[in-house]
Amino acid sequence: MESLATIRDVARLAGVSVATVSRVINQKDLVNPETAEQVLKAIEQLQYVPNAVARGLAGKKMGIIALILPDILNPFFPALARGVEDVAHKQGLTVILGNSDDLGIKESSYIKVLKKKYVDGFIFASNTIREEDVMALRREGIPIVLLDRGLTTTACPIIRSNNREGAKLAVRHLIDQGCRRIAHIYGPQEFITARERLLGYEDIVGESKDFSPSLIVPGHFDIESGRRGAEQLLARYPDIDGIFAGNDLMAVGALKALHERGIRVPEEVKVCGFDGIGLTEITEPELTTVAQPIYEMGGLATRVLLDEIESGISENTIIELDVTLVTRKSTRRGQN
Amino acid sequence: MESLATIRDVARLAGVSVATVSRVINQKDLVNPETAEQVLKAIEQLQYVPNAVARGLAGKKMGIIALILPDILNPFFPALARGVEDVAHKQGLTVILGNSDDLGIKESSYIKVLKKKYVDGFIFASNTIREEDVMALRREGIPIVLLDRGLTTTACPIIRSNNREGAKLAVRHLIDQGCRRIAHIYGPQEFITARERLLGYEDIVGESKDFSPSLIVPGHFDIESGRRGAEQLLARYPDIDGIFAGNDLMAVGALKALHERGIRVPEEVKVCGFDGIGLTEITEPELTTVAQPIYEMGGLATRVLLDEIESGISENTIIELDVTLVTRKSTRRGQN
DNA sequence: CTGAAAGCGCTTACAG
DNA sequence: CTGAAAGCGCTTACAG
Repeated sequence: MESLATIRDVARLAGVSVATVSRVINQKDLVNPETAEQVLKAIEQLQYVPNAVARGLAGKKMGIIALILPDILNPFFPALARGVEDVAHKQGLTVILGNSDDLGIKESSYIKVLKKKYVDGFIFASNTIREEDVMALRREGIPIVLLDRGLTTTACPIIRSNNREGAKLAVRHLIDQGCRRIAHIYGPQEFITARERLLGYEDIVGESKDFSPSLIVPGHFDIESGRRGAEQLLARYPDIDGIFAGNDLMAVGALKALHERGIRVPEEVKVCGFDGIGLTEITEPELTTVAQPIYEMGGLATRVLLDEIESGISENTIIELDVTLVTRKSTRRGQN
Repeated sequence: MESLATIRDVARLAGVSVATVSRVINQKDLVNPETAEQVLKAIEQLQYVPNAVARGLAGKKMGIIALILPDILNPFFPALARGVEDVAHKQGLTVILGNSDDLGIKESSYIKVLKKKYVDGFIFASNTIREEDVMALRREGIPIVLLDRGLTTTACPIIRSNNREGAKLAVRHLIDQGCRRIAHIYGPQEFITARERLLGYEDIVGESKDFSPSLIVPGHFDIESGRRGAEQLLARYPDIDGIFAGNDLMAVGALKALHERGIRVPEEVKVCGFDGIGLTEITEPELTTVAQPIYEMGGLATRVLLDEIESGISENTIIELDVTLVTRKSTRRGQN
C-alpha cells in the first residue's frame, strides 16, 4: 500500500500545496524550515517515494544513463560496466545496458529508442558510433561521453588510456627480458586503440635494423585471430622470441598456438598482451600485460557524464589515463 | 527537429483526434482502415515516435525490464545478460542492469527505485533475494522471474538447470576416465545450485566403499577458494586422482594448485568443473565441464517474463533445463 | 468507428 | 516563502 502515496497525499497531510512538497523534495527554491519539517514528517509517515516517471515527464530526465558497448561477452567490458554502474548507483541513477556489436545501425537504434525514454545521458564504449549521431545528441543538449574514440571533430568528452605509451612499455619490457626479434599482432585498424598500439610498437622496434614489416600481422582482437596470427609469424620467422599482441585475447590465442607447437613460453618465446583483463591470470603461464584501469575508466566516464547532466553540456575534453605494465610469467627471463 | 513531433501534431496533420492516433499506434481498439492509413501517413511524414515516458506514466509500464545479478564481473553472468538483452531488444524493450553483490538489501533497494520507474518486470539471478520482496512484487502485479532459486514457497516462475543430474554426469565421467578417488569442492550451501551439485556427487560417490566425508571441502565459487580447496584435499589424500569442482572458477583454482605442486593434469589428477563459462577454453589444459545453457537461460527467462507482462501474472512454474557434459583435456584418459 | 475530457504524478513559471 | 494552474505527452473509459 505504501507505494500508492502520491505527492498530493503528502501535501494534504502536511497541510501545504503540492508545489511546496515538490520544493522540499527538490531542494531548489527556498522553503520555510518549519514548513519543510512538516512535509518531511508527512513523507516519512506515508513512506512516500516520488514517482520517477511523472518526474521524468515533467523534467525530461528519468534518472537513467545508457551504456552502449560492443558486447558484454567480451571480457573487457564487464569491468567497465561495473565501474559505470557503481558510480551511477551511488548517485541514485540506474543504468541501461545495450550491446551494439559494433554496428553503427544498432547504436543509432538505441539512441532513437532511449531518447524517447528520456535517459539522462549516454556512454558509448564503441568504435562505430556515427559522427552524426554524436552531433545530433549534442545539438539536443543530451550529454554523451565516449570511450576510446578517435580525435575527429567529435565535440564531446572522450576517455581513453595512453595506448601508444603502453605499447612502448610492452615492447621495451620484452627487449629488457632479452628478446631480439619481436613480432606484433595488431588489432583492427578502424579502432584507434589498435592503431595507437601499433604505432607504439613501431616507435621502438621500427628503428631497429632487424625490423621487417612482415613482423607484424593483423588480428581481430579475439582469441582465434591471435592464434592464427602467431602461426603465421612462426611460419615466417622461426627465430621469433617475443610477441606483443594488440590485446589480451589475441595474446591468449598466441599462447595457444605456441603451446600446440610445443614451443615453451617464456623460455623460447615471450608473450605480452594489452588490456589487463582477468583472463591474463588464468592462462598458463600467466600473461604479462599492459593494464588499463578499466573499472576506473567506467567510473570516470560516469562522473564526467554526471557533470554534464548537472551543469549542462561542456566543451569537449580528452582525458587520457595512464596504463601500467603488469609483469608475469609469460615474459619472465629464463636461462635459455 | 523531427523528435519534437507529438501525438497532437500527428492528429492535426491526419485530421483526427489524438485518441484515434493513439488507437492506431496501439492497435487495440478498431479503427477505420482509411482513417488509420491517414494517421500512418502523418506519422511517417512527421517521423513521429511516441514518447515512452508519457506512455509510461499513463500505462504504468516503461518498456524496461530489470536484470539484477550478483556481479557482472563474475564470468558466468555476461552470457546471461547477453541472453536477456538480445531477446528484450528484439521485442523493443530495454534492460536495466543492477549488481547486487548477493546482498539482500541492495536487491530491495533496486526494487524500490525501479518500481518507481515503472519497469515492466524483474529478472533476478540472485541467491539472496528476499521472500518478502518477491511476494510484495507479486501482490502488486509486477512480473518477476527467478534464476536458480530454491523451491521454497516462492510463487513465481523459476528457471534453472538440472544441477544434480549434471553433477552425476561429471562424476560418472571421471569414473569412466579411470578415476578411483574423486574429491569434491562444493560451493556455498546457501545456494541451491551448490547443494544440488553436492548431492549429485554424493549420489554416485557416496555409495562407494572408498568414500569418506573428508573427500569433500568447501569453497566460495571463486578461483582462490578452489585453489585452497585443492590444496587441502591434496594434503589429506595424496592419492586423489579426480576432482569435481562445484563450478568452473573453483576448477580453475584447483588447476592452479595442481600446477604449482607439479602434479600433472590429466595424467595424475583429472579435473572437472561446472557451468561451461568461456574460461574453460583458456586454461591449460582446457577444462572439462558440465555446461549450462547460460545464454539460453537468459533468453528463456526473458521470454517467460514477457509472457507475464503481456498476459498478466501466471502461476508459478519451475523450468529445469538440461546440462551437457563437455569433455576436454583436463579429464582425458592417459596412459598412467 | 471516433472525439472530448479526465487522469497518470510530477515541475515550474507566475502571482502574490 | 507559498499556492493555483498550466503543462509534460500519452491512454482510456465514456458518450455518441
